[in-house]
Amino acid sequence: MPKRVDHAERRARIAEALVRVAARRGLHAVGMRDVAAEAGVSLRLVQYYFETKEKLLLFGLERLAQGFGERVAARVRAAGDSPGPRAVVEALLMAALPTDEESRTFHQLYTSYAVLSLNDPALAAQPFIRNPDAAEDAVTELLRQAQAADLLRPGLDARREAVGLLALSAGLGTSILVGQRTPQYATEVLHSHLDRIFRTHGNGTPASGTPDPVNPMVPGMP
Amino acid sequence: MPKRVDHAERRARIAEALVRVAARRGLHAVGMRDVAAEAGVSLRLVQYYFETKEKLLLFGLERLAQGFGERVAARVRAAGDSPGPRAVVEALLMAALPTDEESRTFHQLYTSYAVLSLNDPALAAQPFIRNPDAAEDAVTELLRQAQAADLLRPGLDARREAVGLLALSAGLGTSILVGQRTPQYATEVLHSHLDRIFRTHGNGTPASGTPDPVNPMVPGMP
DNA sequence: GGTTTCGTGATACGAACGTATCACGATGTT
DNA sequence: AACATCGTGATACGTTCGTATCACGAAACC
Repeated sequence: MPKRVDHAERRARIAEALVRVAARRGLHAVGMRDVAAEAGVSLRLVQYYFETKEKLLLFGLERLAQGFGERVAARVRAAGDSPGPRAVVEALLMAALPTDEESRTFHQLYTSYAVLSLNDPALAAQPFIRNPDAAEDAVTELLRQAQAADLLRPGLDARREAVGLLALSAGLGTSILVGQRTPQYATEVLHSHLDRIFRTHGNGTPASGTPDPVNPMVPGMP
Repeated sequence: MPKRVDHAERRARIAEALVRVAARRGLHAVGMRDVAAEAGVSLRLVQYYFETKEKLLLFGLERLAQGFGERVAARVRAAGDSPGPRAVVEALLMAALPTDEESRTFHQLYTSYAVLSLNDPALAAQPFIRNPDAAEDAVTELLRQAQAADLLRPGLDARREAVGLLALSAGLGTSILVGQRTPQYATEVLHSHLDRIFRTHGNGTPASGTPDPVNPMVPGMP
């Protein structure tokens, strides 16, 4: 029965189970046994492929971040063959909003990890830091390109605008997550902010004041 | 020894201990025994005044939110006798940034509670929802007043701008918390956004491009 | 073909947690 | 003065958790 087995694939399978159960019951509530059951393997196996719980969690975080990066890249790619800077920035920021179940899970778990990292040196040392900085640099660079092409309102500080955009996107993402905002309304807010940064070519966002019905996607929230 | 004792005062004392130990080790890591030790009482007493851990946590959350509300109110009051809408909005948003140890603790724990509430119906039912909505309404109303006094750039949707401001502030707060941003830089970003909403009377925020050295306030973060 | 290594299950262990129980002294009431 | 109630300590209970141990069958290697 015990053939030679692909370790990387096993680890991936188990990490996926971790993410699923964490999304369902909260990261704080997942135990080794839960992950094992979700993955359909024995507790021993989880111990075997990840010696300790901490290593499992770190691997899960890596996977999560990697999946997110891929999703962002796909969205940017879908923005067209040679999209303008605004289209790319927009795709990037929109990909950061928890609009579907997958990105919802990402947001929830990423926030959980971030909170844990505040009191856990091992997590704080993780590339939690690098990724946001990379996003900031990318958006800054895009805004600089837009500036060079005279696509921006004059007098803007590219880096400051990039930081603002990312913070806005993160804040909107959180508010969607907790059911305070609908993805649609958050998108409107984001677009209207972009309209204030980029020169308008007459195609401003429709000013329709869509009301903000409570998010129907979040289960327990009125 | 056992005189008649003020229950409310005891509960407050214990809740403060909860907040302290939660800030130090993370909300997920606090146990009844930790709270008891921090408060300098026996485990039994914590059980006595709060029958269950859940009730203790809920009470701690209430206290936290209340303290935050008071701090915001104090900041707004400190904005002057009859401040303009912008000053009030600014005080409100600035109070929401984790600039000192106390507001840092608030942000950290509030975020922890928010994450927990995603998978815990008892927490989700808590006034987590009311408070942000109240803030949104307040800022919206202030912006409307500003509009009426012709203090805003024309063509803005007050509610949409309010939502954007609050999301921006929340996002900046989180980035300060994780050590990605300094309070100073976050403040700059916030001001520069306000400058784009309010009519400028010539006293725009100084355009000094202060660099963004890594946050020295966060211990474990480079 | 014998031996070593790998993959896997069953089970045990010690710690920590939330909660419950028992006892008892002090206080307030009548 | 007798009694009921309140505040408090010590300690126990049952669960759950992460981790460790033991055993064993199948493959890989020489």
